[in-house]
Amino acid sequence: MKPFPDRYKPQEAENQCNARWLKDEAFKWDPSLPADTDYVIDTPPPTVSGTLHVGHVYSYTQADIMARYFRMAGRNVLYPIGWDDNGLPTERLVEKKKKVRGGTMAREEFVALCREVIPEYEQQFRDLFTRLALSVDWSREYQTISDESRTVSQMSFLDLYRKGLLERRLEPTLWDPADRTAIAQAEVEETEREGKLNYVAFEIEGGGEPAVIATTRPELIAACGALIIHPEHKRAKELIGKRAITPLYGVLVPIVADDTVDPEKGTGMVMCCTFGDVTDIQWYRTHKLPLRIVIGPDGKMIEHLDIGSDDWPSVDAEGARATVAALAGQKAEAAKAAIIEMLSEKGVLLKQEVTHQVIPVAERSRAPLEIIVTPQWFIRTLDFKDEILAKGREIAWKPEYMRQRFESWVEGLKWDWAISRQRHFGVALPVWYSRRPGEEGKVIVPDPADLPVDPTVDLPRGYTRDEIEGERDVMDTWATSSVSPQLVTRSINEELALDIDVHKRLFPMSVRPQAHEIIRTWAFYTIVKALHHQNTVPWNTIAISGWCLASDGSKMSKSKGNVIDPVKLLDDYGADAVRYWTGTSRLGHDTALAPNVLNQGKRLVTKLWNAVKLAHMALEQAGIEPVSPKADIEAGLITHPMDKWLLGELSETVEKATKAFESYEYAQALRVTDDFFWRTYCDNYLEIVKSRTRFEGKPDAGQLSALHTLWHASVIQLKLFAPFIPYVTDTLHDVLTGKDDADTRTLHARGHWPKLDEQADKDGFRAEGDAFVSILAGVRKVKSELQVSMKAPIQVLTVAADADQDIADLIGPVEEDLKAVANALEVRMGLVPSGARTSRSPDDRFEIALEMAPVEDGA
RNA sequence: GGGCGCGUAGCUCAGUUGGUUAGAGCGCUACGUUGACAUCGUAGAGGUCACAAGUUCGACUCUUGUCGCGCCCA
Repeated sequence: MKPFPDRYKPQEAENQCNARWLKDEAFKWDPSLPADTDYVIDTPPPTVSGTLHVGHVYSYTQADIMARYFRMAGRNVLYPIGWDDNGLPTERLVEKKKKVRGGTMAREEFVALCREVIPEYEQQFRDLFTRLALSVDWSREYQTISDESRTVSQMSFLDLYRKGLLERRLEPTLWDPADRTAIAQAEVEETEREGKLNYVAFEIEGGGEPAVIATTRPELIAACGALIIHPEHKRAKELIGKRAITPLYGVLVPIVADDTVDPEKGTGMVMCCTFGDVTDIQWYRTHKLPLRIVIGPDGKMIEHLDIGSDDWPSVDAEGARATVAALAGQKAEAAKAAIIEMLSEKGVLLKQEVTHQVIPVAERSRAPLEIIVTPQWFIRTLDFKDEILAKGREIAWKPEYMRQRFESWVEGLKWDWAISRQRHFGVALPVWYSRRPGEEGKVIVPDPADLPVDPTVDLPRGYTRDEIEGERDVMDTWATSSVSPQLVTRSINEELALDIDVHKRLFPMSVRPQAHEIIRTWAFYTIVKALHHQNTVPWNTIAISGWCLASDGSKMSKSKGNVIDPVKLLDDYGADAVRYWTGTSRLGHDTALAPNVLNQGKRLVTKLWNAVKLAHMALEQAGIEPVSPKADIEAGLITHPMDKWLLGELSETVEKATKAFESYEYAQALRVTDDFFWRTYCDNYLEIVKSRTRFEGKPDAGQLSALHTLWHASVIQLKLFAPFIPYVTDTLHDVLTGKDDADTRTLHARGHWPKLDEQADKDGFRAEGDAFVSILAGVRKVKSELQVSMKAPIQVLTVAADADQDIADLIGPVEEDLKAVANALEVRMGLVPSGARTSRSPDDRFEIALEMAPVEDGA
């Protein structure tokens, strides 16, 4: 046992503990242990985008609480960490930091800037996570852009390509005109706004009443390939088969029937453009309509359209040319305004209606999306919805209802997963296109042994530089982070592996902790990859954490100015208190940042410090060698009823906490532990035991029993609290178990969780203990009513109860303790004397009567 | 429009399979302690458990509907 330090200094403790944990290699996965003890966590590699937010603290700490529990419970925990340091979010950070535009720079130059900027931000994450006490295995730290990660990511590409699950297709694609890249459905966000529904008249070839369509995107009239009408529309019979003439362009377009048109909306007749939305693509395909591209990759109206040519005939080529010229180079919004004016002048804009519009925008740039036709690489998902859903059902979701989010996302999929990006900084798509005569355009992939490759620099085997063109697009960062488990095992499957034995052992993993806003991205993509690579789930369990909200329950956002800096939070409350707060909220539940809960955490740290200090004061007086509650009871060292009662209650707490942890209900584990500590241990047991902690020389049997109990109660409670408040618990554990200057093994080491079969009998002295605590509460109540000190001496304490209770049996053996803690000279059982001040015990089983000792005149 | 979650004390949240007078912490009031306690304890005030109907001997808990908040999907 070490001397008890004067005060708890959180900052100092945090540094000391972190040093000890590193030195002990306490959090290293041990490959020499049997595989069935493995507990492997698939950690989210945080995106290096510059911001550290409380959400990181919240979500990662919840994962760590579970990691620490499972490790202490004896599992061989592998808890890796990495940084997702490429892709659009990282590019944005670099652009902002360096005040450049990646799109206008040479790739090499821009990538060099990225590599310069990133380390500083990764260090911020490292510092934050260290301070938070995340018990990760730092020896396995990775970056998603490292050579090894690129190798694994490209292996993943090769596997899918070979299986025909990944292919390059020229087709309509979701396009972000601001960042000028294809994006995936998961990166689409829908925003709502007021818009105008424009009623536009199209002349009918050969005359007759014009067809009126309603559209929110008149700037796409040039892209119109047909008018679509519901077969039951009142004008259907009359119009189907005829051709309409697009206003301003004079292009003849067929009028076709399709029952997917909503007859209730607008005029029940619409124009199909290439492309305004997903339905346009569907009509374009079903009715084999011409492809007419009018908006370029920059989101602007294309300057030269071939209207009037044989492929794109017009009855008014001159008018068409004038319209095209008038709109050329304008952004979609400006073009819309311009064309509305032109339609109006021509008298074909019949009316405008204010309408509520849902506009798809790019998640990152907030730019309204376009659908344009470009060659992109797609991973096939639409054909595999059922398989993906089935895999989702093989995984245990915590909480279960989060599975619903996953399922509705999968059911709503409309696009295959586009993984290619027209950007600079990402893992290269490992392909070349042949220029060899006879095989022009043929896709060439590298030999796995050559990975990682950069096709803009490297050559495929057997080809010269002139014979190939290297792919310049890069992969979306999700294409790489979706193999986060495989980045750790460094393998995809039997054929593509850097370490197949480790892969076989660790994959699928035990658990994926993550927040709910990335179910449709990270969880979904990881499940798709595991399905396609090995027809398996990536993990057996997925634990979804909620969001951290501002203290008023609203979402934290920069625009509201209610964002809390996590570092400041740690400075203000200390890491343990912050972790305590995160530990009080359940998985899946959003939680408001609550100062009173943070303060509660601070109070717990102080109280725990003092409670152990009290035990320490007693324990340092006599050397004892405790084994376990059960063993020491059996050995006759722990004999006192109240000690056995306390250890019995503790035993029950251990059982409840363990059970809660096993089902990922860590908040409940914290609650029962907290409750035991404050109520049972501090408020009652410590008061009761105090009289047996003061002795001179050798302790007697009762004192020896108290010492052993104090030891076990202290150490076991430190262990129960350890996953939540690792610093103060490890510091106190070191004081109790350490020897002078020698370092001790950390409390958080594998296997340190209290074992159920080493605990005391839960019901040993429950009745006696409960009665005692109840009577003591009654005594306090009477003294409180008398407005005297709890220490005020009592002449006679009388306990009365209903006839069917044998008070003597209950409190006889602990009468001395009762006298000591109540400061009573005498305890009687039976009838309450008249005139005494009385009160019922809280459980209403006893009547407590006090006759106070005469007050001594202190003067 | 479909789905999920939430709505319990002024605040942040518990409430196990339906079972007496619904709990904790913070905050508030009073008192007492301050030789483990930059504290702590005791007592008190404070709740139509969102609302309505139903099932039941009995509903915070189960069913249906309504309202409000948040989110997911379309």
